[in-house]
Amino acid sequence: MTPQPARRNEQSRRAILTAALELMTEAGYSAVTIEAIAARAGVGKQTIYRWWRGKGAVILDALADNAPEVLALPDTGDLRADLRQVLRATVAEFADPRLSATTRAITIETLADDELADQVRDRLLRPQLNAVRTRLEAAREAGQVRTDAPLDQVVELLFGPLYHRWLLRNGPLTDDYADGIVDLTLAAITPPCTCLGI
Amino acid sequence: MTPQPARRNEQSRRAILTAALELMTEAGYSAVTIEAIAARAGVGKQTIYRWWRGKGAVILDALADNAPEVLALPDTGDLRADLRQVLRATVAEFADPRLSATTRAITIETLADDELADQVRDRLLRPQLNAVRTRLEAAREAGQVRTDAPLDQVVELLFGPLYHRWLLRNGPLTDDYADGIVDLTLAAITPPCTCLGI
DNA sequence: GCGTCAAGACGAGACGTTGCGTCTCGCTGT
DNA sequence: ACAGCGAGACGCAACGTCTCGTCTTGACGC
Repeated sequence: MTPQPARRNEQSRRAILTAALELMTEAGYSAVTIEAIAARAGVGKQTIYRWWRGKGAVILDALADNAPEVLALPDTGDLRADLRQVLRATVAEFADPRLSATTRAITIETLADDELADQVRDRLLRPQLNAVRTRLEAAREAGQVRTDAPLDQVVELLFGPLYHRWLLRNGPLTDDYADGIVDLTLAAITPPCTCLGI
Repeated sequence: MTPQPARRNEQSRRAILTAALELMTEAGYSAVTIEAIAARAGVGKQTIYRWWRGKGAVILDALADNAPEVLALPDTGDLRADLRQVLRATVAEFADPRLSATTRAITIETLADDELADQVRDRLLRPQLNAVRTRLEAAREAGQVRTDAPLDQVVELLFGPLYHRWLLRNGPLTDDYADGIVDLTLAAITPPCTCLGI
């Protein structure tokens, strides 16, 4: 009844994930169908349905499998520079049609499937957000960030506007914009002027 | 060839938009299909395809048609209180399964259709964002906001994190969270301490 | 004014296409 | 032998196009 992972064909698994990624970048999200994946991977449809819940789960695995994963941000000591680099990289990802297509695809699946959304959050997004959070904690240790700043919210203050603008096309998504968001965020979390200690 | 709007049947138009909204709130986004809309509205499918490009366009018109539209925020003089009210209202909208379903539906369509995304932005989102921007301008006049703050970015600093958390389910979406975002944003845009003038 | 008439929008639904998810084949590898 | 495998048939649902026959409407002639 339930499949036994021990007998799973690794070649088929990899062929499926590769086919899904290729279809997404070559022909766009609408071309990513179970039947197309199966055909390109040279695989029966049942083999896909045996191991995944549906298209969204395949896409998620395909992305998670090929994610190199930077687990830690660079820490040059200059918080502003480090954050700019991260946000500019995110902007570049949204600007690149190829990378943007994958983000778009997984976002669509996320909106339509709660269970999948949880996995996307835990496996793809949390690691990235946590890396930024860790960098912010280091900055707080260094006295560059006010101690009462809610760092989880600060992280979302950085990424939220980027996602918002990408989603809504509410203006150009440029390096300047990323820098502006970093500047605003830093203004929100730098220790208050003591009016005495200068 | 191209339909003549003068001869358009207003009753059918309204029946279609009403049916689309009802299906969305009663049975969820997956139940909103052209065929279902046509059946409930007592209308031929061709009548829909004659006037709309597809499901997304119908949903957009349905939402825009029934949008009450608050064109201006309250201005109590207390910027923090006014912003909190707006963001809390947005949080409530995301929390309500009924309202959230419509937002979710139009967002999915937006992700898959660039042309539609532009219309959603102009007809549904820009008015709301501009209302907040106008309130911020008034606050700037009153000296409550630093004059060099890029207000468009500030607006996205407010809404971006909310959309981000809703989209990614990256934590609870509560009034407290909305208040926290307002506090952070205000910290970013309040005039700098002059270290002299207190 | 008023009849009439053609253009075109309308409700209804048939049609071919596509993708879904399930199923049933032998075949293969362990 | 037993599962997983490739292949693909199957029924289902929705798509988008099309073709009916009916009804509405605006333009023209009287």
